[in-house]
Parts: sequence; structure tokens; C-alpha cells
Amino acid sequence: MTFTQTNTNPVPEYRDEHLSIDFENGVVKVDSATATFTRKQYELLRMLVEHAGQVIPRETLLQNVWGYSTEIRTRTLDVHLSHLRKKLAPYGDRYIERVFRVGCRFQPGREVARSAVQ
Amino acid sequence: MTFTQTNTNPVPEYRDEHLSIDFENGVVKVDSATATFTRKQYELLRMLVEHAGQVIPRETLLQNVWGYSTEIRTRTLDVHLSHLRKKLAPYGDRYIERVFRVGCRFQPGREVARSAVQ
DNA sequence: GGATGGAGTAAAGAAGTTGTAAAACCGCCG
DNA sequence: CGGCGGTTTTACAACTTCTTTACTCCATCC
Repeated sequence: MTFTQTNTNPVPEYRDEHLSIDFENGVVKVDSATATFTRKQYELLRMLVEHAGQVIPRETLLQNVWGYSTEIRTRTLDVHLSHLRKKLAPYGDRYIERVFRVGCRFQPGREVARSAVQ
Repeated sequence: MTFTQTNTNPVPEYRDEHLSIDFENGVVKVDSATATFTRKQYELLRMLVEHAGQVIPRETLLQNVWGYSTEIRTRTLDVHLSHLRKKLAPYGDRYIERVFRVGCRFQPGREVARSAVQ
């Protein structure tokens, strides 16, 4: 069920000059080195990337990735975001932007020529 | 959706720098030393290799190799994977990747130049 | 500036999953 | 029957993931 499609923008992949994500096979690469993510981390990342450029409220993330109601107060999301940033090093902070008291936003990098695909 | 496209087609053989499998005759070689597999082991290996690069859920493997319904809880698959890894030594862990709580994936090695042969 | 609450993150704990050796099982054949 | 190879189960150790905790630092507001 991890790999079933539930979201709004089912693009099969994301790619910029540093980061590439193959949503079909669940393969993420940072500067062409494969990075591995746990399920929750991956879900979170996908959620963010599929809404690239948009601010996503914490509540929305908690609901969509965790299924939590909006009442629950937990630090889990923060911890996961932290892990995500770390695994996207050294670009973590650049990609995952904090929006104070609201949530966060995936800030996409420069698009890359698709012809260069190996 | 895991089984959409890419490698789903039965090729008559697999070959990379360490491992070669002749599906026609059921001959497997690791670093040019012949390795023998039992029937189930071989079926499992073929299943994995034919879907190289794709994550295959445990359920799917159990259904396709064992004919089990998706309800059954058994460790047989794990034991077989273990045997497979051992027989693919020292590359077992490299080839057969675990995807936590989902299943596993055959991670193909570098392709070997076939052009020189033909 | 100081207070207040939000966010980053290391570390610890809990729960569940997987690796694997060894034992049990099972069908086959001499 | 008894051994044999293949397969499955069992049992336990090791490992993963997820969550909570605890502290620190940061943003905002007065």
C-alpha cells in the first residue's frame, strides 16, 4: 500500500540538478548517490514534492501521512522533517523550508534537461 | 502498480559482472563458478531477477512462488531469501535488498558489454 | 530586552520485522 | 524401513522504524 497512488499530482518522477526521485520504484538520489528512506520519511517527502512550491500546513501533513486528526499535538512530524533534511544533505535546508507557525514547503531546484538522463 | 512496466518481461538470460543466469537451461554462475539451487530457490531468484529494480511485496512472492493466499503468516520466504543470499555470496546482500515491511528488490549489477560477444 | 511559545535534533525507549541456525517435517527411492 | 534432500517451522538475536522526551535555539510580540 506504500506505493499506491493517493495524491493530487501523480507525476512519475521529480528531477532537478541535485535531487531525483523515481516515484515508480521509490528510488531517491542526491547528487546521483542513492539515499534510502523509511516509509514514513518517503511518504512525507513525496507529499512535499508533489506539492512543490506550496505551503503545506502541519495539520495537513499529519492527516495525510499519519492519519492523525487535527487535534493531536506531537513532535513526530518535526523529527521526521529533521531526518529528511539530514538525508537530503547538504541541500536539506534549501529544499525543505519552514513556514513559521504554519508548516513547510518544498522549494524545488532548477529543472534539469531531461536529455541528460543516463 | 509495482508491476506496471520496466522489467516485467522474461528475458532468456541475466548477466552482469558477477552473476549470470541462463534461464533457458537453469544455470546460474557467480563469478563464473556454477551455483546450484533447489527448485523453490530458483523460482524465487527468477522472480526477483525478472523484476530487477522493482520492489516486490512479500505477498506477491508468496503467491507466485508458493501459491499461498495473502493471509498466511510464515517465515519460509525469509529463510529462502537467506539461502539465496548465501549462495550468491559474497554479493548476496548487494543483490537482494530488503524493503522494510514490504518485501524485497533485486538490485542488478553493472551490465556487461554484450556487444563484443556478438 | 525579556517573555512566550514554536521548531531543530540527539538520544532513549517501545514495538515490530528480519536474519538465520537448527530442528522438525515430508515425500521419494533403494 | 531408513536414509536423503528439500522445505517449513521454531526460536532467538539483531536490527529498523517510529515515537517520545528533553533540551536548545529561534521568532515574534510587548
